[in-house]
Formats: sequence, structure tokens, C-alpha cells
Amino acid sequence: MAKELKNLTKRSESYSQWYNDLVVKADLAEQSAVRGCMVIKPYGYAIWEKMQRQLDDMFKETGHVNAYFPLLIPKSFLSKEAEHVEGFAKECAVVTHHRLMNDPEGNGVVVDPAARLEEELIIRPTSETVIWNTYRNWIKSYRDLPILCNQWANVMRWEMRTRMFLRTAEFLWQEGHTAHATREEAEEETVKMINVYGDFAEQYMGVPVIKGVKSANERFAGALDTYTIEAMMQDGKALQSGTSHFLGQNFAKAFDVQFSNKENKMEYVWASSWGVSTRLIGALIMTHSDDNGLVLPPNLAPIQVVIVPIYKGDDQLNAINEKVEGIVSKLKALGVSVKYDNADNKRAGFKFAEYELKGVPVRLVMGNRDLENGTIEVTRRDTLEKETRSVDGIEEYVAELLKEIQDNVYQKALNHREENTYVIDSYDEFKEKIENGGFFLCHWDGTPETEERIKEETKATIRCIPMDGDKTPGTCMVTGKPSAQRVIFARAY
RNA sequence: CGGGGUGUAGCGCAGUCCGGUUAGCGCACCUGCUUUGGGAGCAGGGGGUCCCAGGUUCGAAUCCUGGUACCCCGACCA
Repeated sequence: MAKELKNLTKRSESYSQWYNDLVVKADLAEQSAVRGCMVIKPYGYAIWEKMQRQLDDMFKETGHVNAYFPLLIPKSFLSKEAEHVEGFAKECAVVTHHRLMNDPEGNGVVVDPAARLEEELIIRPTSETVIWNTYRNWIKSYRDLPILCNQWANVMRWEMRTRMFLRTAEFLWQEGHTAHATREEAEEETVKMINVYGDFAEQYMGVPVIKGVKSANERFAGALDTYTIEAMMQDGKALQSGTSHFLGQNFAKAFDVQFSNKENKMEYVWASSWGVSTRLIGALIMTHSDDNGLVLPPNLAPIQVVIVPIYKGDDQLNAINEKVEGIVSKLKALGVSVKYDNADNKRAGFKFAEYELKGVPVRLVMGNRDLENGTIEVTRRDTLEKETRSVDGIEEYVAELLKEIQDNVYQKALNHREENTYVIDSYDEFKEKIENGGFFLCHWDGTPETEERIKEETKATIRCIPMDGDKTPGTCMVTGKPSAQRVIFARAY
């Protein structure tokens, strides 16, 4: 086994070590020259593009449209919503000047001190403020509502600590910002979008998630309610994978966005915002991958099927090329993305390892032996099972197999989550078991103090108050006070 | 921002404690031949401001001072 593959097995000791090796070797991303930023390499970006396309379709189906707002936000905008400032004002990149000049002392280029901006500009950490400042001009009457906008953009947060995909200084995301005439409609929108995210995660990413509401401690700055989808990674830690916020009238009030209702009375607009980011790629990696590399669900794999020839000499290769050509075109006709890698500068074994590392769901191998027997070798990435089958009807078989792999990776992740989810009533037992990771369904008295205490003592936080499932009241595992329902505790990324 | 660690070829590292030939190894790369059903073998070859700036010294990758970048563990967060 190659050295770098052996390194992957370190994952049980140090997850990040595994993660960094995997990300680098699978050609998804690398560190950029800028602190905490990453270069997303073509293969990694192709996965993001597939996510974008699918999410965009889902947004359109639910009546949303795309728009684009500025990268730079006047500092004063961020002062307008007090709680929002509390949450975001601290770790932002700030633009202070608008011109460079040659250093008079010859040390290259320096900032021209004469070009200081009157008002500093903030590189958006999120776009609520610019967008609501714009919405003020768009909204006059109830007839202008609702506004259901989404934007695909980069944002930047000067995080103290960064991790590839999970928390980079700059990241790509989509942020939806909607404006509504009534509270009910805005709340409905908030829930609708967390459901869209849940469906996307489960059906396309093969990542089972728990939908729920954040506790006050974990809520987005400026929101009245934050809905979340929480996924469990292979090491038992939780990853918040998408959020949808009910913003009430906070931003409308901060930016004075009012409309005339049917009775010609002025009212503040109700708002929601929701987003998912390139963190989803991290979720994908950490949910499905194994020691041989990535395992991609077929719905998001840039290459769903790779075909590798095994041959001696040009004659054999030509014969195989001819045979494979037919398979490729039939697979394409079935909507399967397929790559035939007959490059002769790499050996077959190398290609096998390479495409496993990249997580290609299905590999077909055609050699001289197969050519003579009318067969082909099929290997699925999720189980690494190999079988030799007749080439007749192989295309339909592969199309079916892709569906099965999609289901299987989801089922496998779901089983893992269920095996590591515990219903616990004793705080002592909780403290002991939390060490091994997992989700813990426990009663909690609803106070931030208790949540804070649990966090300090165990590093576990409330991931969410689940929307679905058991709603039976009980008593808090720490204080013994009444609890409305069980909530999910876990250690999180 | 606190604690720890690391910066030497594209990647991974040895050499640093105890200064001394022309700075070395594996992978990758280039050339040639032989190979091809799980990361090929042999031979030859190319590639380095040893993180930066000062200092000590006849002599510094190695010692001293200052800086800087990255990684890991916290606090913060998607």
C-alpha cells in the first residue's frame, strides 16, 4: 500500500490529519497564500457546481430568484442592528484605503496614506445589512411583497482558527433573503427552506440530518429563531450544515423598511434569511469517506463512472477503444457522466487507486480477457465489491447501480448515526459517554445557564431542539426542572 | 488572543543538540530500454535565495536576537 494511503488510516488518532491528507491527495483544495483561505481545485469545485445547480433548481421551484449585492459594506450599516453587530462586528476584514503608491524609499508598493477612506468599508461577513438597505427602495406597498431573493457569493470572516472547508476565512455560499408582509408568511418561509436543505442533504448528498431549532445561545445574531440541519460525522461529532433564520422585523426596523398595507397603514416588513456554504463539501467528505479516499454519492460525483482499459500493445487498445466507445455513448444517453481513461502514460493499477481516492462511484474495467469473453468488470466504490458481468445491458445495470449506491451511502450514514445516538437521563452517564462522540437525546430545563454549564463541563452543546420525533416532556438531566422535550447534545465542529 | 509544534527541491522528510568537503534521502519530474488484470523495474539526468532580517565566527541550514508563515489544542464561529 502506498505511503499516503497508509497515512489515511491515522484518522482514528487525528481526524484532521486524515482530513488534510485526504483533501490534498484527492485534489479538492489546498491552502492559499492568504491566511485561512483555500484554493478550491477543479475537482473540488466541480462538486460545488453540482451542489449549486441542484440547490438552484430547488430554489427556483420554491419561487426564488437570484440577484447580486455588493461585496463591500459601509461600516455604518453594521451599526444599525445592535444584536447583529454583537455577533459579527468583531472578526471582519476592513477596507481603509483606495490607492497604492510606489514607496519613496524604494520598498516596493505601499498604501498611499492620502487615500484614506472617509468611511471604512467592511468585506461582507454576510449580506443582511446591504440587502435590507437596498430593499428599503424596493418596497413601498404590500403589492411589492414578498421578495424572494437569493445570491451566490463569497463572504469573509476573519476567524481566529480556520479549517479546510469547515471554516475558511473566505468561503462560497448562497444566502437567501426574503421579505414578507406578515409574520406567518416569513415564519413559513423559514421552515420551508430548512426543509429544502434537509431534502438536499439527504437526497443528493446522502447525508442524514436532524432538523431543528437552535437554543438562544446558538442562535444567529439578529434572528428571533434559527433553524438548522445537523449531521453526524464519522467520528461522532456534529456538523451544522445549513441554517434558516426567522429575522422578525429586526432588519426592517434597523433599515426602516416599511410598506403600506391594504388599509393604507405603514407596517415593518418581516424577514427570513437562509444559507449553505462550501462547508457542505466538508460534510460530504467526513460523512462518507474511508481509508481509500473519498466516497461520493452518485448525485454529486463529477464523474459517475470511470472506464479503464487493460491492454498490451496498440492492437488490443484499439479493439478495447472500439468496444468502450459504444458503452460510453449509451451511458451518456442514460444521463450518466462517464470518463474513459485510456491515457497510456499511467498504469491500470495507478488509475484504480487514483479514482478510488477521488470517490468515483463506479469503475468499469475492460481488458483483453473481457473482450474475448464478452464481459466487463464492475467495481462499486462504496463497498469496493467487484464482479464480472456480460457487457450486454451493462449500461442499464450501471444506471441502476448508481441509484443503489446513492441509497446505500445514505443508509450507511443513517445507520452510523442511529448506532451513535443515545437517549440519556443521567448526567453522569452523559459525561461518560460524550467522550466517545455521538448524539444525545436529553431533557434540558430550557435555560441558557444550564446549557452553558454543560458546555463548560463536557464541551457538548445543544445542536438543536428537533422539529420531528418525540415531544414528551420530562425533567432536566442536570437540574431536575421541567423540560418540554428532549434536545440533541453533541460535541461539534 | 493563550499553550504546543514546524518552516531544508513540486510533495514528504533527514541533517540542527555538538558550526567545518560540493546540503542529502524517498516520492514526483525528464531521457532511454523493458513492462502493463491493483499505485512497474533498471540505468542516466534536471531541479535548492536551507522562511526573512540582523548578529557571533576564518567559516552558519546548524549558535544568538528579532520578525514572519503554517499546523495542532483552546477561546470564537457556518
